[in-house]
Amino acid sequence: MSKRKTVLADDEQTTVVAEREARPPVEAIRAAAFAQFAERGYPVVTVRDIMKACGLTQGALYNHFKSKDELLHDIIASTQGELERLCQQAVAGAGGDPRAELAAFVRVYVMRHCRLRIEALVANREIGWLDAARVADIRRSRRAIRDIVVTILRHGVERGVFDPPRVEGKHDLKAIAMALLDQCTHVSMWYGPGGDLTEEQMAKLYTDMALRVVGATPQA
Amino acid sequence: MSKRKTVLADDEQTTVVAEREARPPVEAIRAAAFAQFAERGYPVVTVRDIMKACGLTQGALYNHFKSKDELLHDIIASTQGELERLCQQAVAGAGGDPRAELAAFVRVYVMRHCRLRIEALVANREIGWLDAARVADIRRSRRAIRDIVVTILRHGVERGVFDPPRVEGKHDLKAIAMALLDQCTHVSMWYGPGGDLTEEQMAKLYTDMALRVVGATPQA
DNA sequence: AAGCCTCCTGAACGACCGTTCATATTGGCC
DNA sequence: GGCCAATATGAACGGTCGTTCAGGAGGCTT
Repeated sequence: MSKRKTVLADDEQTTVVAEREARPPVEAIRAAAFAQFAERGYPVVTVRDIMKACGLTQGALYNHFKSKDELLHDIIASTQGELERLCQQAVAGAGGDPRAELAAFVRVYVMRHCRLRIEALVANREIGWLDAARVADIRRSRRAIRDIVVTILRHGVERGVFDPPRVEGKHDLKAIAMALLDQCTHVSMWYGPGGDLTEEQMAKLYTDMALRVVGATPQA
Repeated sequence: MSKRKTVLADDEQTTVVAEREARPPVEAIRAAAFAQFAERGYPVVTVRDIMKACGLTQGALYNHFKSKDELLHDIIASTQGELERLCQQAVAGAGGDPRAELAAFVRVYVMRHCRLRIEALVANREIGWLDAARVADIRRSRRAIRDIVVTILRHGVERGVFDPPRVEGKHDLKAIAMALLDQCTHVSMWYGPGGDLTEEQMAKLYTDMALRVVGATPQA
């Protein structure tokens, strides 16, 4: 079995430096593991790979983590938790107008997925390797974020400032929320140094598109 | 290392039957491999797993495929090729109006990603395990599909029937095409038996959203 | 019946896996 | 200096991996 496969496009490898860091080893391990998972995917990255990348040997991992599994969960959970917090905060600071709330949400969400695109990519792609208990934790957080969007949409419809597309005369706000989130999440799959737009411009573009999708009336 | 992890949600396992099929062994192997890759992911599915699932032993694989790698490529390439063909055909049959073309494209694309969601999911998720030459082949096909969308958008703008959002006064049709495709592609990640909408309704909803995003004027 | 071709078996190969553990090394504190 | 706790080492363990290959089974042609 060849080991040299890559999961990112050729021009976007993260750099794996084999240097001994000044920071505490736990963080060096986290960082090295993250970089390797991003490049090659959890199941084919070995404990030996990770530890070599931060200048240690296999055994030392188990002074800091119970298992390779816990290490992955540690990485994903911190990314996901931070994302959920940012989203709540963005909506809370928007002053109650659904149009402003949606705009703030999309802006924060897209900017984060551009800036920390590798983190987002790992969190989305490697989640399946976690054991059942840990994966449930992450999925709860994702549902929470989706429900933030659904709530914004419902308020907007109730107040008459949104008019999203209907199927059979009725709204399916959950499906629309998923569509918006899918769109925004997956900028992390292709946004990068090669592109033409800055993070700000991406956020603006995606906000415009989202407001169009939900049929927002111009803001007062 | 535990092997029992799953990559799909709990209620959507594909069934792995351990029966000897009447069809030729090549196809039985393809089908078994596909089912296992979908459930558990390429790197953790072993050649022994695949062959046991169709009532054979490990060694027999190599009478039909050069390697496990070739087997995966075989599966992904056929899905991807078919998708590209369907997209071209849908656009060609739309009569030249960009609004009809976009609607036909989204409709076909979404319906296929709902109906053959597992196939799409495997093609999207496992592509990274292919070696460089094979992955390039698949990526070419994806770019071709993206370019179909870009072309539709450009025609629509030129004829004045589309008015997509601008950044700094200019269109970035590639980014918009990617956003639309991401949205449509990833219905395969969550659409399923649990949902409220039929494939037809999903296609309609996504078509509406796409036309809104590009700012389509009502059709004559 | 004999030869041949196709396909399958299952042992074997060499490599690598996650994890453990006895042993060594380190750096702070008395 | 001596001591202790924290941390690193690297051999070793029991497995599993993809792949190879000598041999066998079954059917077709001659």
